[in-house]
Amino acid sequence: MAEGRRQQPAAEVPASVAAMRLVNLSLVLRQLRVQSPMSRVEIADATGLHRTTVSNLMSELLERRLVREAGTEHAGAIGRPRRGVALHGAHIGALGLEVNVDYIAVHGTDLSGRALVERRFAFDAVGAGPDRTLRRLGTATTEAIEATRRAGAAPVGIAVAIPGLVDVGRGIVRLAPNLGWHDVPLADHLAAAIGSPEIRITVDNDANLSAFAEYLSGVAAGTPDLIYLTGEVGVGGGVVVGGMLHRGADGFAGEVGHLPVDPAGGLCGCGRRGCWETKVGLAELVRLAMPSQAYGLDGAAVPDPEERSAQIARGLGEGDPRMLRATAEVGRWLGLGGAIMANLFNPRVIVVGGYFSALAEWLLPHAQAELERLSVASTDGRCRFVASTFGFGAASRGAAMVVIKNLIDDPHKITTTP
Amino acid sequence: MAEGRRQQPAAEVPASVAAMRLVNLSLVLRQLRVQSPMSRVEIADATGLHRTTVSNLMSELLERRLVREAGTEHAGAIGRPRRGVALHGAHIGALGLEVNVDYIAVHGTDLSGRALVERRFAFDAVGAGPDRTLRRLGTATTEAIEATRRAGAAPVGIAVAIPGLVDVGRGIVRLAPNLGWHDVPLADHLAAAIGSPEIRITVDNDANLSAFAEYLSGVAAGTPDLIYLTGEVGVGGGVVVGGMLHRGADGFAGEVGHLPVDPAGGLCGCGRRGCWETKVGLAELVRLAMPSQAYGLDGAAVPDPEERSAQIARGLGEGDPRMLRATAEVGRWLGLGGAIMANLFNPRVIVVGGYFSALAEWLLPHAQAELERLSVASTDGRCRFVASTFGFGAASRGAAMVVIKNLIDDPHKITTTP
DNA sequence: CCTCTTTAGTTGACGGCGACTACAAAACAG
DNA sequence: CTGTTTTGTAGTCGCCGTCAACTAAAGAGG
Repeated sequence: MAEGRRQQPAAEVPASVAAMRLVNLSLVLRQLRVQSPMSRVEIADATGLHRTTVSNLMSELLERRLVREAGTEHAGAIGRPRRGVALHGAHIGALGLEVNVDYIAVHGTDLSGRALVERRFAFDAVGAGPDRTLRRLGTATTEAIEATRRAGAAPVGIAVAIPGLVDVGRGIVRLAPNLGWHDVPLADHLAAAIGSPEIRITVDNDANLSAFAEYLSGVAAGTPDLIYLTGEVGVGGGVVVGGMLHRGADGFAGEVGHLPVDPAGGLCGCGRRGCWETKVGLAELVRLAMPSQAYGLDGAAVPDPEERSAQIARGLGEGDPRMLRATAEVGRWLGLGGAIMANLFNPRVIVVGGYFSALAEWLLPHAQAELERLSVASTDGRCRFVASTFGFGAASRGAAMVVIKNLIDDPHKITTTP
Repeated sequence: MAEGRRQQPAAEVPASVAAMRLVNLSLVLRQLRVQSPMSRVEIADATGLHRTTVSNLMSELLERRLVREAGTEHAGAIGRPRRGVALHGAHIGALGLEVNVDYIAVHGTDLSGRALVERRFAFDAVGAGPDRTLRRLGTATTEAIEATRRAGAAPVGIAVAIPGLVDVGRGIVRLAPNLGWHDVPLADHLAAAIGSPEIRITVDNDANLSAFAEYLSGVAAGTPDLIYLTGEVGVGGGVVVGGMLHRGADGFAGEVGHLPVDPAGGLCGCGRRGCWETKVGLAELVRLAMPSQAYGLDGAAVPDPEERSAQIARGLGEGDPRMLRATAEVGRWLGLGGAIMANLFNPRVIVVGGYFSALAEWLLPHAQAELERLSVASTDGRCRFVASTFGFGAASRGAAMVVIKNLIDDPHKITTTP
């Protein structure tokens, strides 16, 4: 009678026998990403495929080493014991990079998500400028590729997280105010630097990639409708809708930093008034929480977000009343912005990262209260604020995950059979 | 190298041979909805299917009367002339209903979108209450079913548009403040009233359905990322993302009426402060545009939106300065709300309906200017405000279209072969 | 008028895929 | 040791899209 909301997405691509095979291979791999190890019968039950089909697919996946036998695990029940299989792909590498204001982060994994490389370089991207930053990124990437290869995995994809507007299709950073970048063809530069044309390079917004990381394996794992908010130097947002990243018509969706939330508010660095960033940015919290001499009189940007938020957390732990008032104020504005997003997107959770998660204990209660007061649907608290457990640097992790996700969604791309 | 943004949606459903057939049938039907008539070869080129496959599929579609031969059209070129086929399905009916504050609208079509029934009853839904309204809706639906059958089409689906929060999965109206409804199981009631269990009943938000109508055949036809805003008694929003309706985790997405846009603003009927509705609702425009005695001192709701906006349009046409100031003010707030949505969703267009479209000439220039001032991405005016051409009553039309869309997306559901 | 060329659409053989049935494998219960 | 139960695998079948060959229907050119 009534229609369910989970509509089969109408493909714009013709279905062929080969595509059918790919869809089912992908289905099995995705199931194994959710749960490993599983037996063939369990996979058949979970996916709706026939037992024989799973067996058939599995033999191909085993041969291509995307999956490995994971021992006979006897469930104590009667009957033949089930032989588990698990996601493997130890010979396939994925690299996630993040360029941010004062660091470059690298996260490399194999297909199963096992970490192979993990690094973080302090780097003043603003002072260095785009060219030197790109060169540094190039050497960092080359080193990471080498390290991944030494670990036995051939990198097949790289994703780069950037705090700004990205033309994902062309791999161009359109505008990254905090980096001072404008129309930087990052994908092309990086491709030239590493000189391995078989490695696919993706560029995306850092909050988008973090959002996807939360969806795939964070605190909100499996929640198909979620929003991720990052509080670093700027405030960014990533939106996952129905299990897919929502990028919008130009890939600029989720630009929460300059949402106009207070027409009577103060001036923002962008020239507008009452941007959300002026209410919930770390600079504003510091301004509210600390005596003016404590944060430097030179008017420079907030130095290191991670250190700064740790400093504030210490003060809050000691019960500093000024800091408590400040976090309450910022928390309320966080909730107001969250309410706008909840009314528009109706997500199940809003995951906060960066400094928001570092101070979650003090910010989120106020934010949650304000969210519930101002959102239409949350009569029974359907949408919750949750702190990310990935902390700073979720973006590079998310970037690597997105590479793997792209491979698993289209196993045809996995051509490396060394 | 760089990834395109159009990612193949990873199906959660196994692909079988039968499903493959359905996907391709649907693909052909959707192509014919975009353009009719077309020859088989043209369809093959447009869809990427092989000529022989199209031929094969077409013979099934012709046999099931979902498609008809549309004459030999000779393009003047050399070679055998192409035989056009067009979407048909004249024996398949779809009904779209809309229940609003002061009317019930009915729109019935066949599969090709040809209008078979079109009616609009004045009806005071608020005064009548849910029970009497449901009875009236039941008789109106039964009459529409009869009329559709007389026109030679068997109705296979009904969609009902409601100005409020709808549990689409269960067909329950959770909350419709302007109707005074709360937890009304509309689908069940309607199913009982019409007594035809083979007719599928869907209930959805009016703005959602209008948004889809705009996507399928309105001013923004084919634009996969758009937002629809309706200015009736309340202000509603519908969001189309990547060609799919975005409903959110609970189906409550796009609730724009009570977006908090001005913390220092006036009291809203919902008890909160500075809701967007208090800035761009018709009531606010009337308050700003007309001397107080002109709109009744009894404090009752604005009588008929359509008539009221026509009245204001006359005054604006005569150059009434007070009205011009009022529309400029409301237009700016419309633009501010649009900027919030543009920053979050990054749509290509924002289609405005209801009274917004009736006064578009005066509202939209101010709204567009404010949108561009406040949105991050629109450095070169990527997102535009556009007035709907469907006017009041787009929702019932959109409802019928959604029924057809569901059939075309899953031709398996079309079982009527009388 | 006839033949050649060009394009549209159909027919029949072919290969690939998932589904189904039957069967082998590997455990436990008694 | 035998029956039972569950797991996993061959073999067969039916369906689908693809491909090559073919027919259909027009104009071009002599």
